[in-house]
Amino acid sequence: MKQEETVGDLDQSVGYVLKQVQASLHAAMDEVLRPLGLTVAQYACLELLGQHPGLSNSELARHAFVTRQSMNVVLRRLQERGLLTRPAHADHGRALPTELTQAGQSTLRTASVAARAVERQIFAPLSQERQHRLHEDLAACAAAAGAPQP
Amino acid sequence: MKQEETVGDLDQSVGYVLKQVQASLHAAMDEVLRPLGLTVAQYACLELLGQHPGLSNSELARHAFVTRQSMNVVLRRLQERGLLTRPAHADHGRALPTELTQAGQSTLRTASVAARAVERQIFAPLSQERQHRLHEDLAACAAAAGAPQP
DNA sequence: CCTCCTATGTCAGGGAACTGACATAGGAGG
DNA sequence: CCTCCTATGTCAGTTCCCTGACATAGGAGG
Repeated sequence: MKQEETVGDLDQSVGYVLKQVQASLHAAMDEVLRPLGLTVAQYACLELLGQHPGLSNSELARHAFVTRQSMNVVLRRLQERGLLTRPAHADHGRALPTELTQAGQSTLRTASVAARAVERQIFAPLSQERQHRLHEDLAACAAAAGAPQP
Repeated sequence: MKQEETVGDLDQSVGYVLKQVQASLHAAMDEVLRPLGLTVAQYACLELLGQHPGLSNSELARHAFVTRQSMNVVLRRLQERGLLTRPAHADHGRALPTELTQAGQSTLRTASVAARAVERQIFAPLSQERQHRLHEDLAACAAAAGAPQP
């Protein structure tokens, strides 16, 4: 079973190594979040709410790159656990502004520490300067892919 | 509904923008592959077999970042469609070496052209030099994440 | 005022991935 | 030779996410 079999042509694809790093990151995040009783999607939801309180279900879904139906079940589970609150009905429109409870903020703090440690470790092979460049390059691609219509 | 709300702190996370680009790439790939009757996972399987004929189910699963159970159903569907062949039982060991049929190679060529066009477009905002740097940096992270045990 | 049009929340169903478990083939070590 | 140990293929069950559909709230335009 050769492991060092002169890395195939697929490793020459930027998209392939991108997927590879993303898979590693997701697996490592899942490993540290599972003991806390959180999935990666649930953590993403908490982190978004911690930094942008009052986001609605649909807005959270867009920022987490899932459908609003999927985010809906995430929100309901977190609400059952008392980590966040949603008004029963909106005052203006249909959007229900969501906010973290005290327990939610506490859980978020613990999870955020673990998650950021994982991220730091994944990108450790790169110097601070290279990490910054990587961030810039990825952000440029994301911005272009997000609005190619105009 | 402010869209330009001074981009939150999460956009400062490398892992977040990484996920963002990966989601965009996956969505764009799915869009061009679906008319060909292929999912992204099925295309990845064909591409791997095109570049490394004779890979087994487990080896394909590792290179595609899924479990062997998931890859198993992918292989079975592709085999039903006559795009690849697997011996009924292995001569040596239990690994079943898989290979593409003529139809499989033909389908792969069409899909590969579309997929590489998508990838080229996603990373178009970056110069050739920056794309090369991006590839190097991601590969370094992937290599470090793949073997952190020693 | 009335009519589209979009956005949002929600329900129902299906697909794709994962975890857990089992049996088997080959090699390593005593 | 016999005993672990690992790797592989496969079956069963569960969980997560997606697509499709519906009802509703607010705004745009005639």
